[in-house]
Amino acid sequence: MENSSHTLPPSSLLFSSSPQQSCSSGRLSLPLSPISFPPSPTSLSPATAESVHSSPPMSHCTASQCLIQANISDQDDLTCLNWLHQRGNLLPLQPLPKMAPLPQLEPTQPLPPALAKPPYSFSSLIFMAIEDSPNKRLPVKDIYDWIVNNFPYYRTASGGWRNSVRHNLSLSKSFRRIQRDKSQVGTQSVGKGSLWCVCPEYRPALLEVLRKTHSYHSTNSSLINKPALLEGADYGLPAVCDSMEISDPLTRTLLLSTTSPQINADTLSFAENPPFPLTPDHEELVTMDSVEYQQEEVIDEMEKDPLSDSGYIELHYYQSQQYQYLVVPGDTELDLETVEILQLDTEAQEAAGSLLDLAGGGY
DNA sequence: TCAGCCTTAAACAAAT
DNA sequence: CATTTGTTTAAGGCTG
Repeated sequence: MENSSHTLPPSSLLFSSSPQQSCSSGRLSLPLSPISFPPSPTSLSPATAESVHSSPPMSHCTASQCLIQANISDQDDLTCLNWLHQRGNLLPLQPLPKMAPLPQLEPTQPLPPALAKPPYSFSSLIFMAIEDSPNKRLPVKDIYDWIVNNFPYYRTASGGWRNSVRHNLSLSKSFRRIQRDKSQVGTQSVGKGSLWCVCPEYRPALLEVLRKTHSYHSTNSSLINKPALLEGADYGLPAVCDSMEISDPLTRTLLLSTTSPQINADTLSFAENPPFPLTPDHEELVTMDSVEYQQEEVIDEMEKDPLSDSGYIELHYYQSQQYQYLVVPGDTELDLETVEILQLDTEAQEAAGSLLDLAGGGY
C-alpha cells in the first residue's frame, strides 16, 4: 500500500462515507462548528438559485449534506460571498470588483500563479464547478461564472474558452444535459438552456484525473499553477486544521469523495436525493420532476465496495501533500478526541492497513 | 509513427 | 434582432 501513514491529524478530519452513516444516525458526532462551507451558489444566477431551494426535504442526510445544510442555514443570501473572506490565504480569489483593474506586469515578468493558466482540463474545471454546486447541476452560464470566480486567469482570457467549455459539455460523455424544471415558469426566470450534471458512472474517472493533476502540480512547485482558491494554502488544508473550514471547491471535490463510488458521500447524497432521473442513455433528455427515481438501480450499477459490508468506514484526510485515509470501525464515535486516540492506536492502524490491502490499496 | 486526448476556432441552428 | 446555448467539424499540440 502506498502513501498511507494511517495517522490522522485530528483537525483535518474529513468524512467517512459509509452508506449507513448519516447525520441522523448519531454515529458521526464531529464537532464541526463553525463550518464555513461555501454556500456554493456564490456565483449562481437567480435562475440557478431557484434550484437551490428546490432541493427535496432531507429527512436524513449525508455528512456532506449536513455540512452544506448547516452552512446554508447560516447564509440565506445565496449571493453571499462571505465564505471567500473567511480564509486569510485566499487573496487571489477574493471577489474582485467586476471591473477591478488587473495588475500591470512587465513583459518579462512571470505571471503570478493566480493569473497563469490553470493546469486543469476543461473537463476538470466543469467537473469541479458542477461538484461545487448544491444540487450537482449547473447551467452553462454558472459554469462560466464558477470558472471565472475561481480561476482569475479566465477573467482576462479571450472568450474562446467559453466555446471550449460548451464544446466539452457537448462532446464529453462525462456530462449530461438535463432539462430545467419548466413548472416554475411564471414564478421565476427559468433561464436559458439546460442544466448540466456529471454522469455518475464517469465521476470516479473525473475524480481520478483531478487527483492526478492535483498531485502532480502540488509536488512540482516549478509548475505551480494553483487554483486561486488554494493559493497560499500549499494545496493542503492548514485552514482546515485550524478551524475545520473547507473553503476551496477542489479540496472539497477531492476530500469529500472516496475511490469507491458506492461509499462516496456525494454519490450517496446524489443517490438519496437525485435531482433528476438517471438514465444510461446520454442522449435522453428528461424533465426533472416527471420520473420517479429508483435508487436501487444506481446502486446496482456501482461497483461493490470491499468495505461496504465490513463494518468499517473510511476517513479521508490530507497530509503531507497526499490524500490519505484511515479505516476505522463503523461504529466509532468520531469526535476529535477519538480521532486523537485512533491516531496513536497502532493496533487500529495495523487493522486499517490490512483492510486497505484487502480493499485494494490507497492513493 | 500513431492513437488518444485536449484545446482552440469556427460555423451553424435553435432557443430565449 | 441580438445574444446565448448547444452541436458539430476541423486542425494543431502534446504525450505515451
